Amino acid sequence: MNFKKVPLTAIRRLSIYARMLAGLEADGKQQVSSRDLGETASIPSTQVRKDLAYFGQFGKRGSGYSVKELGFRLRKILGIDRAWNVALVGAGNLGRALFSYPGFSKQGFRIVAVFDNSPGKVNKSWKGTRIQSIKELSKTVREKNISIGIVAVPASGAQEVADEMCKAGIKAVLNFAPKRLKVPTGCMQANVDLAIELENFSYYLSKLR
Amino acid sequence: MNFKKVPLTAIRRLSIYARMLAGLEADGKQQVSSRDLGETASIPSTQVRKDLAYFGQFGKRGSGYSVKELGFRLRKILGIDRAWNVALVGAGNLGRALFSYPGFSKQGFRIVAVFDNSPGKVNKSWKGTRIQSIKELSKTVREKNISIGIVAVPASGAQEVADEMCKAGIKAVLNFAPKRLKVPTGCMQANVDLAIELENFSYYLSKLR
DNA sequence: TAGATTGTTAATCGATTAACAATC
DNA sequence: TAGATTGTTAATCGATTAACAATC
Repeated sequence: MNFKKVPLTAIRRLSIYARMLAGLEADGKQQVSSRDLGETASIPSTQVRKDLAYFGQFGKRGSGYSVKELGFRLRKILGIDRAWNVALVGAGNLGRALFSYPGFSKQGFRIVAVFDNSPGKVNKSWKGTRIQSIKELSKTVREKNISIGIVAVPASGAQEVADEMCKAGIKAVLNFAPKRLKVPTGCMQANVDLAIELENFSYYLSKLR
Repeated sequence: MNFKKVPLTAIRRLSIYARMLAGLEADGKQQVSSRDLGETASIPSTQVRKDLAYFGQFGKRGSGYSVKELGFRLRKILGIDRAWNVALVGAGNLGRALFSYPGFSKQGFRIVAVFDNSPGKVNKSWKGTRIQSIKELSKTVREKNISIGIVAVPASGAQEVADEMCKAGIKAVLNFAPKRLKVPTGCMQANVDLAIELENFSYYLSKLR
């Protein structure tokens, strides 16, 4: 399959193109060239064409790409032509922020279940979504056809939560705890490690002087 | 300088090693090998040694690295041997979560100022930190010696905030808005784009069937 | 010493960029 | 047609991994 051969970085750029195309479509633009697409993100046109070439031929020589058509195809490739159900574990400050984050629902990622362990939080509701005990995770994942999990608990509990998720059949885990998780092969994980981002900065800032 | 030649990915791994060393030190471990260091994060020992080699020779052939010594040196290299002052712009849900995020202060990143534009928020206080109008950004950055900025506002206002930050002398911008920012050369930016992470997932999930 | 592990050079791998024929 | 822009092959670049002499 071509699956394994597409670099992850290319997929990330595809997301950028898709977002840009949505904007162009809203502006009523009909055609766009690989040069235009790359320009605002400082991506060479040749990189844009290469990224697209992993998935097919979408353009017309001489005139570029149809904004509408390419947007449609990219959304399809990225799987954002449909909705995905998401489970959020951790109803603290971060969980709350993620729950209300407008960027998720806009792309069809729906947080349909929220979990926490603290007795003070369980059975409270956020905008009509009841906070459930983690014990209910497995059942709910099946019932609500959830395929993505977000870990927004402290580092100490993160691995346990991830284990539960994978056992319940979740195939992709977005982790905010500052700790790399072990997940079974076939389960995908992405880590948003805020401390590492800031440490990158402090490295750079230290070098400045 | 060796500055330009060190890959960014190597710096990120350095953060991982530093974190691991802190754990080992807490456990009372004295020595550690490159193999041990890489193991839990699935990084080959040869990669670990290569990463360290960008900055010097820290080990003893035959016995490995002193946990204490290497930890100290890495913290120094990463610039986390001292505190950094941070400005947070955007006092919404996300801003609130970042403000309370324990991982920041633990590493010496101190959010010493919070800004927002909404009249309903300005002059309110979070744990003793007054929310200021963005108009005060420049002045406060100078007064409080702030070198890092966090953008936690919606996409529509993000560029404007980043401009203000860079003009005020901030040299590193962590951006949570789903939008790549333009910053002057010499200013560093990192983007935490949650939508792109999830779109990666949906790509992967779509391919699974 | 013998065993272990470093630091570094060389080989490999993969991704980015350049070049250009194809063609709208 | 002439100008523009694609899709793709080849060249370049940079990072990862393997190998191994140095040495504790």
